[in-house]
Amino acid sequence: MRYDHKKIEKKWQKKWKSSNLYKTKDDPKKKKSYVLDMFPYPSGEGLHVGHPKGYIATDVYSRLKRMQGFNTLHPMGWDAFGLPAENFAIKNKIHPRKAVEKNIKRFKEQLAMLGFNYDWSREINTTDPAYYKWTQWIFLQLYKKGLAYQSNEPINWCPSCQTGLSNEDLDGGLCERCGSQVEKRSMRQWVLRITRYADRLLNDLELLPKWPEHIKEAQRNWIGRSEGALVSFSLTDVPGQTSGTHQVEVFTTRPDTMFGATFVAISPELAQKWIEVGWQASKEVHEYVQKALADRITQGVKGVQEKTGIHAGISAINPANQEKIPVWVANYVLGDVGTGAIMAVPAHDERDFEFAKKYQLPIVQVVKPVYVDKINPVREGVKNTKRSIVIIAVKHWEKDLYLMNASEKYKWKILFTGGIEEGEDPVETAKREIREESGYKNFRSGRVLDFVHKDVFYAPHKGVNREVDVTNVLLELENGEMGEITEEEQALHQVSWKTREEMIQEISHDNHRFVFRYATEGGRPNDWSGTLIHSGAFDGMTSDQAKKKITDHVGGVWTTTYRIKDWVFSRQRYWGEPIPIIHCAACGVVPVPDKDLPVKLPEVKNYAPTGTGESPLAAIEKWVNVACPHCKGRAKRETNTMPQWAGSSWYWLRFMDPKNKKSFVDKKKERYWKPVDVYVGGDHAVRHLIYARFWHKFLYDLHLVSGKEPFTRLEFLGFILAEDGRKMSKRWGNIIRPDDIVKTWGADTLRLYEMFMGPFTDAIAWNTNNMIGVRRFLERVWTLRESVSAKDNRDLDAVLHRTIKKVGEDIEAFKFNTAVSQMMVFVNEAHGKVVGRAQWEMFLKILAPFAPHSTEELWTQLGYKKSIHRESWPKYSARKIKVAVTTIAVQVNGKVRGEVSLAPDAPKDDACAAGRLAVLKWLENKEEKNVIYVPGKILNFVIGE
RNA sequence: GGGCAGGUGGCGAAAUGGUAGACGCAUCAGUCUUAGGAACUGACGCCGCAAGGCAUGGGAGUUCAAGUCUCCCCCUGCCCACCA
Repeated sequence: MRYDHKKIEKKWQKKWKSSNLYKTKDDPKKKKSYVLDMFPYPSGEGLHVGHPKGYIATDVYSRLKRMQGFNTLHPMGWDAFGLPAENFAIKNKIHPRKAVEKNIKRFKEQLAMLGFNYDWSREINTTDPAYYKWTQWIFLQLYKKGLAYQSNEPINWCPSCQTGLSNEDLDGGLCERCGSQVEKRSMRQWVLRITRYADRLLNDLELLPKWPEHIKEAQRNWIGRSEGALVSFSLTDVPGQTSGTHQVEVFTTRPDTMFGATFVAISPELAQKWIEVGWQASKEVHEYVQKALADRITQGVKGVQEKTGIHAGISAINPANQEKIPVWVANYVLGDVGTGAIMAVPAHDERDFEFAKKYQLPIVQVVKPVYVDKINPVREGVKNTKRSIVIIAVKHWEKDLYLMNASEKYKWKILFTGGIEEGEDPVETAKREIREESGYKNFRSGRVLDFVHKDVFYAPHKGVNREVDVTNVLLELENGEMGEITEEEQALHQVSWKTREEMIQEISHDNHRFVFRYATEGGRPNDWSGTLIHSGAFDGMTSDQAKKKITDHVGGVWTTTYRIKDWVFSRQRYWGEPIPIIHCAACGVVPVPDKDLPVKLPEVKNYAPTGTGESPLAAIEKWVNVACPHCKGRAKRETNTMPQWAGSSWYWLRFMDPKNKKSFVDKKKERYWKPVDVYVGGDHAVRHLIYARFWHKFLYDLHLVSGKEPFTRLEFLGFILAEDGRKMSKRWGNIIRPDDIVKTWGADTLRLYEMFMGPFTDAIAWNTNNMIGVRRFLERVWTLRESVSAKDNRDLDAVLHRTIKKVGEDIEAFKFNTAVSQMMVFVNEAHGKVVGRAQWEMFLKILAPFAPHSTEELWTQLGYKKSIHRESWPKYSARKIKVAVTTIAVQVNGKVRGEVSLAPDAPKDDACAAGRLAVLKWLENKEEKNVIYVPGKILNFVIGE
C-alpha cells in the first residue's frame, strides 16, 4: 500500500475528534505542562503558510510533553475585537460579529487540516459576553484601586480611524494602522496607571531567564527609565516678560557637566507656549517657531534630519557658574520629552556638539576622561610616576596618509608620544619628538586639539606605572626631508605611512585610536568616565560623585523619569468591550455592579465612527440611559469601548478554567496550571507582553493569581518569507496557502518541512523544492515498514538510541531542524537493512509529534488499537549509544594529516602507536615535542621544524 | 545615534575549543524503466593531473588546536530613537 496522505489524514482527524483524544482534564496528582500560542486575530484573509509555524512548534512540543507523562494544556482561542474587524465589517457592510464568526470558521478549518492537538473544548473568544464579562470585571478592579482614571490631557487622535490612540499605537508619530499624521486633541479619556508598575515591569525582567534577551531589551527601551536632575535656569532680557517666563526648567541625566552648559535650547512647542503667555519674540523668531512646528506636522518627528535653530534673544544664567548664556529655539529639542528644554553641553553631547559647530557656539570640556590601559595595566609594587605628555598625529605633506609608530619589541602600534618639558609649548614638544624619533623635520603646521585626557598604564620600557596628563597635537609635514636619528631610536620605532582606514583598524590602543579619530574626523564626545575640570570647586571629582553634588549646589531635584506613559484605554469605536461605568449627575462616576455584568454591546444599525469624539454607542438612547445603581436617578452609560489589547491581557488565565461563571478563574485551577511554561509567538514583542505582564501583576497584588510573571519561557519565531525573499502579501502576489500544500503534499509534509527549514527564530524564505525533500523522507519511512522483522538489528542500535536522545533534547530546546535531520540520518542508515519491530516502534514514536497522521497509520498497521499519541516517549540506552570503534583525526602541528580507527577509550600509548603509522611521512626526521590525545576526538603530534 | 541578533558552499543550513560543511535542496554522472512530482548508485567548498595548498566578512591575539574565546575594523537584519 502506498503512502496516500489524503486518505490517511482525513481519516485520523475524524477519529481523533470523535474520540476526544486531546481533551485535557484537571488532574492535580499529575505534573503539568502549559504550552500556549499567542492566540490569533481572525482576519478575513485566512492563513498563509507562514502563520502555522508557531502552532506546529507548540503542537510538536506539547505532544512530546504528553508522551513524557505531563498533563498537558494546549488550548486555542480568538482575539476578535478591535479596529481591523470593525473596518473590515464597515467596508463589506456586514455586522462585525458576523464577519468574526465567518473568519473564525475559516481559520478553524485551516487549523484542523494540519492535525493539531488543541483541546477545543476550552476554546475562548474575546468577543463572547461570557468572556468579556471578566475583562470588564478586571477593569472595575483596576478602577476601584485607583489605577483607572479619567483624564482630559491632550491625546493622540487619528483623523482617519476617528479614534484616540495610545502612544504605543503610534509609529514615528503616525497612526500605525493607517499611516495618518496624528493630531493632539483634548478629550475625556480613560487611562490606566501603568506607570505605577513601571519599575516592577522593568526589574522583574530579571525573573525571566528563559526569555530571549532582545525581547527583554526592547521592553527596557520601551519603559525607558532614566535618572537625572530637574534644574531651573533663570531668564533675563525677556521682552514682555511674565511670570511664565522667569525661568526655564530642564531635565538632564548629566548634571556633572553643567559647568560646560554653554547655551540653553528650548523646543518650538515651548517657545509657542511662551509666546502665548506674553513673550514678545522678534519677527524672525516668531517665523522660525511657526515653521518648525509646521515641519513637525508635515514631516513627522522622524522626517526632520537637519538641526536648525535661532537665537531667541533671551539670556539664561547657568546656575553652576552664574555665567550668562544664550537661549536658542532648536528643532532637535522635542516638546513632549522631559521638560521641552535642555541645557546644552556641546563638549559632552553629540547633538549639542553638532548644533554648536553649526552656529559657532562655545564648546567647553568639563570632564577629563581617564583611559585605563587594558593591554599594559598598572602593576602592583612598581613605582608610580606622573608626567605631562603629548600624543601626536602626523599627516603626510602631500597625501592623506599618517605616521604609524610600531614597536616589534613591545608589540604595539600607536601614535608618537613624548614628555612635555617644564614650560614648553606642546606643539614644540611634538615637533621635537617627531624629529628625534622619526627623522622628519619640516612642519607646515601644528595645532593643539581642544580635548585633553588622562592615561593610566604600565610603561614596560621604563618599568614604572604612569599616570599622564595628555595634550593632543596634530602636525602636518611640509615635505619628506629627514634629519639624522640615533640607532637606538631607529630600533624602537618602526615608522610607516598608513591611510586613515588602516590607522583606525591597526592602532592597538583605544586611547590612541580615539585621539587619531578626533584629530582627523573632527570631534565627538567619548564615554570614558573621568574627573571634572573647569568646574570650580568640583574640579577633581569623578562624574558620578559630581552628579548629585552639583544638583544640590544649583538647587535641582534628583528624579526618575520614564518613557512609558499611562495607557490611554478608551476608544471611540463600536467593536470593543463597553467600559462598565455609569455617569450619574448626582453620584458622579459609578461602576456597574458585578451582578449587572457583562455590559453587553447593544445591537446597532450604524456602527461607523461618528467622528465627534463619541462612540456610535452614544446614539443608542435605550442603551445609554439607565438608572443610577446608587440613587436610582437618571444616568448615562459610558460609551467608550476598550482597545484591542484588553482581551488578550489575561486570556491565558481563562484557558485554565474557561467555563467558570463565578470567577474569571478558579483559584485552585490557577495554582495547578500556572505559569504558562512555554509561550510562542511572532509579533507583539513589546506591547502585548507589557500589558499582559501589567494586568498579571495587578491581579497578583489582589491575590487573585499566584505568580508574579505569567510566562516562564518565551519563544519568539522568525517569519516565513515568500520564495522571492519578500514578505508574503497579496500586494506582491506571492502568497502560498496551506490548503494547497496539504492537498498536494499532505499536512505531515508541511509540518515537518516548517520545522526543518532552519532555526526556529530565523526568518527564512519558503522553498517548495526543499519541502519535497521532506516528503521524500516520509516516503522512505513508509517504505521502511516493509523491512521490519521480529528480531532487532544490532547494527542500528547505536544510531537509533542516539536519535532518540537527540530528538527529545532538540524538541525541548526548540531546535526542531536538527531533530528532523537526525531522524533522516537514522532512516538513511536503516535503508536497505532489516529493522527490528521494537526498533521500528521506537522510531515511529519519536516521529509521531512531527508527523501525527502517518505515524498513527503505521502504528495501526502493527495491530495496535490504542493511539500512538497516547504512547509514552521511548527511553534511550546510554550503553547502546556507545560504539566499539570510532575514527579519529591524526594531526601534525594542528593540521589533519590522516585518520585512524580506535576504540573510543583506547589508551594513549595505543593511540600514539597507531597514529604514528598513519602520519609516518610527516614525522620522519622530526623531533616529537609533545602529543595531545583526546580520546574519541583527536590525536595531535607537536613536532619541531 | 543607541540596543540586540547575525555574517560558514550555488541555496536552506550543521558543528560541548578537537576531522568545517551533518541533514536537505539544486547540479553532474551512471543504473533501471510501465517516461514519473519517479526510484536507486555515486560525485559535489575553492585551486591543482597529483602531491598538496587555500578556505567560516577583514585584521591582530590567546592555544598543541579557533567558525567557536579576546581585541579592533567592515557589512547586513531587527527593535528603539534628536529620550536630553
